[in-house]
Amino acid sequence: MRSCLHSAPRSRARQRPPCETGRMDTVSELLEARLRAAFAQVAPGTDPVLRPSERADFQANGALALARALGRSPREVAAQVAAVLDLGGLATVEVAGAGFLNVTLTPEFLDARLHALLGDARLGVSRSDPPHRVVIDYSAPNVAKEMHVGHLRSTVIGDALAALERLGGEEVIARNHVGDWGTPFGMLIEHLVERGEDAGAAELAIGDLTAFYQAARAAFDADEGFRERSRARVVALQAGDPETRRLWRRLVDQSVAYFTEVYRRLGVTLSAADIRGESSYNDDLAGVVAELDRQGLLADSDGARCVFPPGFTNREGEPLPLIVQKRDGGFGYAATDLAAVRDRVERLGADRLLYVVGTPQAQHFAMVFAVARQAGWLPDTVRCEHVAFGNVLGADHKMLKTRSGSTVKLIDLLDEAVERARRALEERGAAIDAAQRDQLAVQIARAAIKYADLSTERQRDYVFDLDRMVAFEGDTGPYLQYAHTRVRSILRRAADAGADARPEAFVVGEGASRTLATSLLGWPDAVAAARATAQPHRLCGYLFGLAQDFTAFYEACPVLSAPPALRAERLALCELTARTLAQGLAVLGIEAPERM
RNA sequence: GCGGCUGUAGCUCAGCGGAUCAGAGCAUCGGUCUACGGAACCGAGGGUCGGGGGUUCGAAUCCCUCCAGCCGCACCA
Repeated sequence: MRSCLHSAPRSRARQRPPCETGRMDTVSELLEARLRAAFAQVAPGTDPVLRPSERADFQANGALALARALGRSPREVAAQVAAVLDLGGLATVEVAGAGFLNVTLTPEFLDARLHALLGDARLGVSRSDPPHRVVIDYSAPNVAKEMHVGHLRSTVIGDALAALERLGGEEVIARNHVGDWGTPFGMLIEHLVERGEDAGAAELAIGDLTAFYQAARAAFDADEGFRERSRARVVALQAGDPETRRLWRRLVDQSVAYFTEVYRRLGVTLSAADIRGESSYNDDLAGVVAELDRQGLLADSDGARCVFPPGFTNREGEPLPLIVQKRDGGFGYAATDLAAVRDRVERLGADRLLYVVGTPQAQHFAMVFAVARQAGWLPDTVRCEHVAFGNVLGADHKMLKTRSGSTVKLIDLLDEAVERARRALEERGAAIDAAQRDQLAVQIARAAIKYADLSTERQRDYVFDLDRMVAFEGDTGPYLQYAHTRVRSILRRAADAGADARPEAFVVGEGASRTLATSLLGWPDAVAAARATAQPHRLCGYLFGLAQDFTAFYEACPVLSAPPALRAERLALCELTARTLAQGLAVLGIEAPERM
């Protein structure tokens, strides 16, 4: 992930590689602080409402709202703010329109900032100091069940958020809350025994999980004897019977091996070490219930032990329970989730918890969080968020299914994308050998699938369309990869020619160069926005815009044929573009190949 | 019934604390071009922002209401 950051060509020995600088405020942070101070002189506490602008680099709209509060004309207020505003040479300002402050960065500031970015491996993205400990719960497949499109979003979004937080200097702990416990395991273990242990395990190893699970289910539904044995197995499993536990462990291990393979193919950082299945909280469940009881939060309802957090009601308008212990004495998943909260806060010392789980579970998590707060397991100092996401839909706008109506295997989706990418590469007749082409096809396929998933606002459902995702044109992952290779191509040629890529000063003037330059300055702001809202699509939007700004620059500003001074400046802009694209794609979990 | 999410151009989607917000990509049509990688670029047409009401000088954005779709609502996770 990080290798591409350091591959910028350096034509002279005196040029140092970029190093990690300390704190660097983003451009909008710098401007906002100055504007806030000026607004405060008119009315303390006023939000400058700083936004990107099409008429300038930024605009501050704060005077409009303030004018109404003061009963004065917006232009007058804006003028007053402008009069006391000290931008310290960062930018110039002018009052425009109804009372907007149009902010234009000065050439001197652009020059200084671009030089700073060139020398900063982090491209201006600041590092949290001291770091927070962020626990991100994502992926969460089920043992002995296929990973399907439903797991795609959690896995891809979670992995991107993990990378994003790490980029921001946070200490990230990934937690894969695998479904490895519960009543279905009686049935699954019995089926494993019936199939013959080795044969059954082999079936799981090759990834035919659906067949295994469905066969177990069929036997359970059809055979009373099997049902009885399955129930007995559940009891034996929970009681810790060694042979039953051994069989269970075998199921789990086979599945984990399979998940690991899927993650590898997807190019996801999650590993077996991140797995904390539901079973890993078994020993804490009784304590969760006992503590809730001790605090007087527990109520008995139809034999189940529940907490009724305030503000939740069922369809009859009655208080809605969070069931922590079932009537039969078994623990519900709420108990597991509560135990996990305690583990993450008390043992791991988390400052922030993220749950990347589908939006249907919104109420469940709202209740779990509420109860955890009530019980004191989730102090106010710990942020806790359900990072919800919508469904993956088929072309018919219904939940994505295969033609036969079954769920779509994640691995089949990936295979299909790889095949399409390979065909596309063959059609282009790219001058690469078969092995390179296969590797590229995998990289392009990952880019296509991940970018399509990450580039829409995550709460929405999105329509899965491989043709559009794998396309090289438009707002797609492969397009961004392509844009990156074009920049890299220029940089390679420049390096071969020994061209200087360090301008004395940037004099970007107006037009495509300046647009690209200001776009490059905006990367840290894009990162900050994505982090604040846990919305990777903001990164996608930024990167696509940057790629477009680069192609406009590419058309308008010849690089290699420019006179040396100008060429150095343009090469530097190319270098920053390449590094920003590579860093951005890396956060999204997308590789940025050198050629394609 | 209660709650949540969603509704923006033919299609897929952005639009972040109200103005300088009617946008992008694809598709369609029309251009550019002996090319630092054409897998490109430029331009055009195309939308009463689901309907209605309210607040405001001003609403895709805030409030109310209605409609449509999806989802959740007691021992599966």
